[in-house]
Amino acid sequence: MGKPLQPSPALTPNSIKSSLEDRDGSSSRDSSRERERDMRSHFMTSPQHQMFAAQHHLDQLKKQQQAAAHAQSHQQQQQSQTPQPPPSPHSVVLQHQAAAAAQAHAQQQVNAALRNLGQHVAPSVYEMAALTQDLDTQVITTKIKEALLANNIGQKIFGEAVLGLSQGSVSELLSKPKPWHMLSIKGREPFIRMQLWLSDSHNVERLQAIKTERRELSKRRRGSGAQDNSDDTSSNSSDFYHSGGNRDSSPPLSAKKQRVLFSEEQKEALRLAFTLDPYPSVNTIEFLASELNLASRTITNWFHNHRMRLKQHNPNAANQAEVSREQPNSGGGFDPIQFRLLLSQRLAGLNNLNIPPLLTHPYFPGNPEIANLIRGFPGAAGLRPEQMFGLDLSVKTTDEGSDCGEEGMEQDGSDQEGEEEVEMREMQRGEAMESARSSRRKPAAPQWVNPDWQASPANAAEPEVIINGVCVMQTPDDYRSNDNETVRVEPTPVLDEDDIEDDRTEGARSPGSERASPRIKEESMVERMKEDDEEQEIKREPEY
DNA sequence: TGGTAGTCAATAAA
DNA sequence: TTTATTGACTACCA
Repeated sequence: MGKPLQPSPALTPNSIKSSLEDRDGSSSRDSSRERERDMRSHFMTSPQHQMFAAQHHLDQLKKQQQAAAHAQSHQQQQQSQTPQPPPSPHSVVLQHQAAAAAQAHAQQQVNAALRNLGQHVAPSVYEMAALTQDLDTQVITTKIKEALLANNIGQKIFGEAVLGLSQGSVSELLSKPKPWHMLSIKGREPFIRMQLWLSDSHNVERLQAIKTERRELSKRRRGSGAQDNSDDTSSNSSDFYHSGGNRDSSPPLSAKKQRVLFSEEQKEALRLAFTLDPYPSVNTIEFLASELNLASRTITNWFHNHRMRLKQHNPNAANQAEVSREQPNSGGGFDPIQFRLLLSQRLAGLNNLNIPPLLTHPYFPGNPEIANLIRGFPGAAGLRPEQMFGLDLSVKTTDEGSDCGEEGMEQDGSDQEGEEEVEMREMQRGEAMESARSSRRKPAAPQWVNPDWQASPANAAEPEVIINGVCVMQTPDDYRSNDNETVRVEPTPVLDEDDIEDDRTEGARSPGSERASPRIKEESMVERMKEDDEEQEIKREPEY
């Protein structure tokens, strides 16, 4: 068009970077980029993509023309406004040099723009990710896994060479691919790269070559007595498909804080806290941090990660977290006292304390929801208030008794099913805000947090059995076989006179309806605990 | 400030 | 040795 073209505004930093790298004239880079471009073209053969690309190309051309015209007029305007100093012999030379430099720069711009135009015919991965309306991530990852397995290629080498990602990220992408519509453009890029790789007829050969190269390099290093890192991501030649793959800008390893290893008790506490409030306030985070002897930042990270991973596993459950966020009191919010009590039950369960079940907790005579919740934990009964407070959760168990505890909770015959399956079903019912792998125990809180969840049509279709006050999803066969052994126990709170009086004044309430948010006054509760402890007045319900 | 999304990398498990 | 898990982190957004 005879005018210097401005770089496309739609270009990503990566594509700009690739243009700059092209200018360096690196032959290996050029050849690999050509290969990638070929694959992109191949990928873009579908009518849908071609249509998008053509439209996009037209748009970009228009924008570039406008930008070029604007830049030229702006330059002329500046020249006319700038006062020109009288020329000197020296300045004339400088002017010539500047003119030559400007001309070279302009030529470079043209070249870059032409290259950019070429890239619009075969768009960047970013653009492809942005323009592709739908892609079956499950199918892609299945194909990738098959290809890697068949050719004995590891996730590590595939991730580094093809996707520009670490092994852990590749593992997550391949084993738990998110649906396309749930991915951001950035998140879609790896799948585009996978698709490109699949459409490359020499994909496996190239990776095998990289593998061989790495192996030889490793041997050489070992032979020379150098430390074998075996993690030679610095080998640029390995970075076949990933133009933006160098991570020079990443912070040094020392900058990353060493990860904390949570004890089972700490995990249990965090899970419990999450069921009570998936979006804890700053106060709650600080409370948990001091309670668990962890940094606030660590608590925050855990909640972030847990929300994200729960969402990844089961969007429905994550939606319920959102609901409880919008209605903080519907799920009971976070009450430190309640948390401590419930946690003591859970820990008792973890430690497999063989204490007879108490079906109505004496410390919560006026609170059927909490009493109901506590029933879920066999170790609840018999614990004195002093046993429930001051828990040292920072101490990790040495006998791995927690695992035994978790196993011990699994008495409902659900071993016959896959653990994962059972848990996914739990979460689908919306009764669990727990992570898919974290707990085999039925999370108790959602039973009363939001009774509507149980009443949903999807849930109503599923048979359920009450064990220790905890709803346990079972198959119809399980249900039949256990029917005779299981007694459904309805919550029957023990009311003292005050409570009865309160109930009279407030009117009758159905459990778990308006009273879905029990807020317990600490002082009165402790007093009540003492009284009840002294009186040892335990009202027992039918045992089973 | 605090949320999400994506990722790294240490560690555990297979 | 490879793969899965998960705490920590960055980037970006409202």
